[in-house]
Amino acid sequence: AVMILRSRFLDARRKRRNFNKQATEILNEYFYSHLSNPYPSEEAKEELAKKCGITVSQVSNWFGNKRIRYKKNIGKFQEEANIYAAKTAVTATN
Amino acid sequence: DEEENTNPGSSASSSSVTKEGSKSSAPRTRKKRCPYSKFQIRELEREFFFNVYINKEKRLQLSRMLNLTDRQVKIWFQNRRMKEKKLSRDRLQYFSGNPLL
DNA sequence: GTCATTTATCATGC
DNA sequence: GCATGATAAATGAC
Repeated sequence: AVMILRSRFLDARRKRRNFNKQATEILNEYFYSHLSNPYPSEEAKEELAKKCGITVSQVSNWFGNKRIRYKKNIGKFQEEANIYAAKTAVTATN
Repeated sequence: DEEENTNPGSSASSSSVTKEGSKSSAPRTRKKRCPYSKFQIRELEREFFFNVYINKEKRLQLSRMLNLTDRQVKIWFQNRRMKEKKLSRDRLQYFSGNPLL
């Protein structure tokens, strides 16, 4: 029984599931508000993981993918960047 | 299904020179990631099962057998140990109801 | 040696 | 058909 669980767990590693919209919002907010240095500390990762309901490893994966895919095609993310820039600007004024 | 690894420059005995043999310690272009074949993975995993840390002797032997560089085998074992550690962490989290909450 | 990371590749979602 | 999350090679800090 344990072996079955373990094997199913190992096989499920790569069974991808998209994060919910709220988690993606939180991650993007952090990313675009730290665009000059999008490298969250270990503590920041833990807090993001808690708020997003995902693991710290998943947070690291998300930032790794986001950094390189942003760098590789900044233009494609320009609209998204403006959205979150405006969002953080609003919160800053309040 | 074992497509052999066509490693650029691995079998070549000559062109392991850093480009422009002159003075410029060129910013070597990062080696392109080359996924290993099933056969290479099986042999690496087999050795990893016996000892997580491989000694220099077996490393050279294994690199020749798999047509990989000594450095590639060394790095593979490093990455493999990290993978094992991550798997252990994930198992712990998986079997405990309350990891970080 | 570990370990965060970069980069390409893989596998899935839709 | 790409977007996206996870994994596999490869590098570099320490």
